[in-house]
Amino acid sequence: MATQKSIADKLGLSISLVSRVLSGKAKEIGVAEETIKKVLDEAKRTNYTPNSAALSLRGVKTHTLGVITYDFEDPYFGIILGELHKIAKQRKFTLILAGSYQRDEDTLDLSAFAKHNIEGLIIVGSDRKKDWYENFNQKSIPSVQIGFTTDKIGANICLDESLSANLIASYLHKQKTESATLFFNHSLSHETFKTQHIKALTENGINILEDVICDGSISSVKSGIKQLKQLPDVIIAGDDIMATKIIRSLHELNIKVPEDVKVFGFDNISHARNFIPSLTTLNPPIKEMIQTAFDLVSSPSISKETLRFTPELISRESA
Amino acid sequence: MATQKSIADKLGLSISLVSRVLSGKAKEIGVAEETIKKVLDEAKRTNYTPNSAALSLRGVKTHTLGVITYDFEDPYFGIILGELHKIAKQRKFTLILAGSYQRDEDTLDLSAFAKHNIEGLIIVGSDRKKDWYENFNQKSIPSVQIGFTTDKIGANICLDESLSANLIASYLHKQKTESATLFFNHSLSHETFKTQHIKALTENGINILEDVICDGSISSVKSGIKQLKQLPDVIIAGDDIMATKIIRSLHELNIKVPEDVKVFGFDNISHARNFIPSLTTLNPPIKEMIQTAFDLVSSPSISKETLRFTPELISRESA
DNA sequence: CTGTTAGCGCATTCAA
DNA sequence: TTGAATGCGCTAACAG
Repeated sequence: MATQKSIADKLGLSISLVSRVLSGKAKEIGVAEETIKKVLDEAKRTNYTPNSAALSLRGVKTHTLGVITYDFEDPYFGIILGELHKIAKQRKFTLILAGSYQRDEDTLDLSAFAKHNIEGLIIVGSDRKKDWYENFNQKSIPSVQIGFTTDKIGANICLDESLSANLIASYLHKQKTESATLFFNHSLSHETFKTQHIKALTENGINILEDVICDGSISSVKSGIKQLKQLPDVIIAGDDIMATKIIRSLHELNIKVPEDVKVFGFDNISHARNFIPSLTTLNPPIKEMIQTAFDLVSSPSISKETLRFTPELISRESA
Repeated sequence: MATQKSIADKLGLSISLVSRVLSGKAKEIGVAEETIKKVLDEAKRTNYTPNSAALSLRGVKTHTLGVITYDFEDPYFGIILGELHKIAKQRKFTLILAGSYQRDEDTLDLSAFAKHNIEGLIIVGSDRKKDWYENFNQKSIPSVQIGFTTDKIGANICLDESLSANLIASYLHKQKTESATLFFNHSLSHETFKTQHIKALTENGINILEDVICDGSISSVKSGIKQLKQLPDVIIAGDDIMATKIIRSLHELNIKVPEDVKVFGFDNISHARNFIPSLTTLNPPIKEMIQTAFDLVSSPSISKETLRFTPELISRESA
C-alpha cells in the first residue's frame, strides 16, 4: 500500500511536505508548484489512499454515519437504505449498520460506534423510550430519527399525523362514508395515527363503530374481522400490510372490497398498486424525508427540531 | 473517553500492563491476580472501549465486513440484512454498506473498503460480470456472493436451479398441466432459471407455448399478457413480484386465476400468502443460506466453492 | 511480574 | 519553501 512515507522516500522529500500537498494545504502554506506536481503524480501513480485509521486516530473527521433500525422487515427499509446510500455516496460518507434494537432485546450494541468513530446516527423507524439513550448520550453525536418517537434524542423526521388523518377523513366524507372501524396494532406509529384518525373522523361526522387492536399476524387479523359486531362502511388500517391482510381475511369470509366494505391503507408500499383490489392509501414523500434527514445529521450544527412532511392521498380501488 | 493511558495513570501502572490485561493476555504472560482485577474494575467503571482506529493502525483485525448489493428494492434485501446483522452482532462483527453497483453505473465505490479496513465482502443479489473486479482483487479480501453470478470472485451461495425447476415441473405434471408460458426478465437469475425450466418442463411432457421477456413494470407485463396468442394451462413467472403483476393484469382482463390459468411464482415473499389468490411458489431457505454465507466469509480459509440450496414448494391457490 | 521503547500513518507545530 | 519532531491509542519486542 502506498503511504505518504513511501511517496516521500521515492521523491526524496519529507513526509510532512507530502502530507501538506496531499491534504490540499500546499498552496496555502506555500509549496513550490513543481513539488506539488511531483507529489500528486506519484500519489496517483501508486494509487495512494489515505489510511483512515491514522486519520481518525488524529481526530480527523471520518465521514461515517451509523444506521440503526427497529425492524429490518419494514417494507420501506430497503428503499430508505438505498436512498441513504445514494446520498452518502455522493457526499463521500460511509454508512455503518451500527446496530438494531429488536423488539425482544431492548439493547443496542454500541461497540460499532466506538469502533468506527461514527459522526452521526440515523434511526430508521418509530419507537418509544430508548433505554440505550443514556450510554449513547455521553458522546454527543448528532442524530436524526425517521419516524415517530416518544423520546427524542435529536432531530426528528416524520409525517404530519394530523394532516394525514384529515386527508383521509375528508376523502371518506366526500364519499358519504358514515361509519368506520379501526384496525391498528400497538406500535407507536399506529397509536399516533389512531388518535388523530379518531379526531378527524369524528370531526367529519363519521361514526367509529369499533376500534380493533391486533398484532400483524394474518390469524389475528382474521379473528378480528370475524368478531366484528357490525360491518362498517370503511375499515381503516394502520398500514398497507395490515390492509392487505384485512382484505385477504374479508375475501376468505366472502365479503367483497370495496362493494361491501371499503379498506383504507397507509404507506403506499410498492405492492399496493398490484393488489386485488388495488389499495387506496397515503403516499409519504420518502425521498424528500431521507434527503432532509441526511442534511440534518451531516450538518455541523444540528437542531433538535421535528420536521413534519405531508403525504399524498392515492385513490385506487379499495376505498 | 477512557483510554489505556487514563487507566494506567489512575492506577499508577504502565500502559503496556494495562494493555495486556485488557487484551486478555494477562494470564498467559503472568500478571498478578490483584493487578488484573484492579485494571478490569477501573476499565469497567470508566466504560473503556478500545479505540479501533488505533487497533487497525496496528494491523489488528477489525472484524468488519462490507455488504454490497445490486438492488436495494429487492424484497428480500431487508430480511437478508437483518439476518446478517443478527449473526454479525453475535460474533462481534460490524457491517458496512460498502457500496452498490447500480444498474446504470457500473462502478463500485471502494473507498469504504480502504477507509475501514474491511476484512470480507458479502455481495447480495445476482449479477453478471463485475467491472470492479480488477480493483477489488488487488487486495485479496475473502468474499461471498448470495445469488447467481457469471463472474465468481469468491464463494457463492445460491439455489439449486435444476432441482428447483424439476420441483415445479413435476408438481405441474401431477396436476395434468399440459401447456405453459414463461414470463421472465433479463436478469441473470431469471435467465438461469428459465433455461432449467425449459428443460424440466419438456422432460415432464409440458408444452411451452410462449416465452415472454419483459421488464418488471406492470405495463410491460400487461402488454405481454395481452399479446398472448393462446392462454396456457400455467404461466410460470420469474419471481413472485412478477407473478403478482401477471395475476393483476389477468384480473384487469377478466381472466380468472387459477380457474382459467394457473400462475406459479418464485421466492415466497412475505406477501405471497396474503395475495388474492395466494401464490403457489418456491420458498428458499434464506436463513440457512445467510448463515452459511457468513460462516464462509468470516472463516480464515475461504474456499471458492459454490453451495447450492434446495427450496421448498409451497402449494397455495394460484397453481 | 512489570516497565520502557518503538512504530503503525498521518497532520501539525516549531525550527530552519 | 522545506524538514524534524511530536503525539493520537494501541501492541509487542525487549529489558529489567
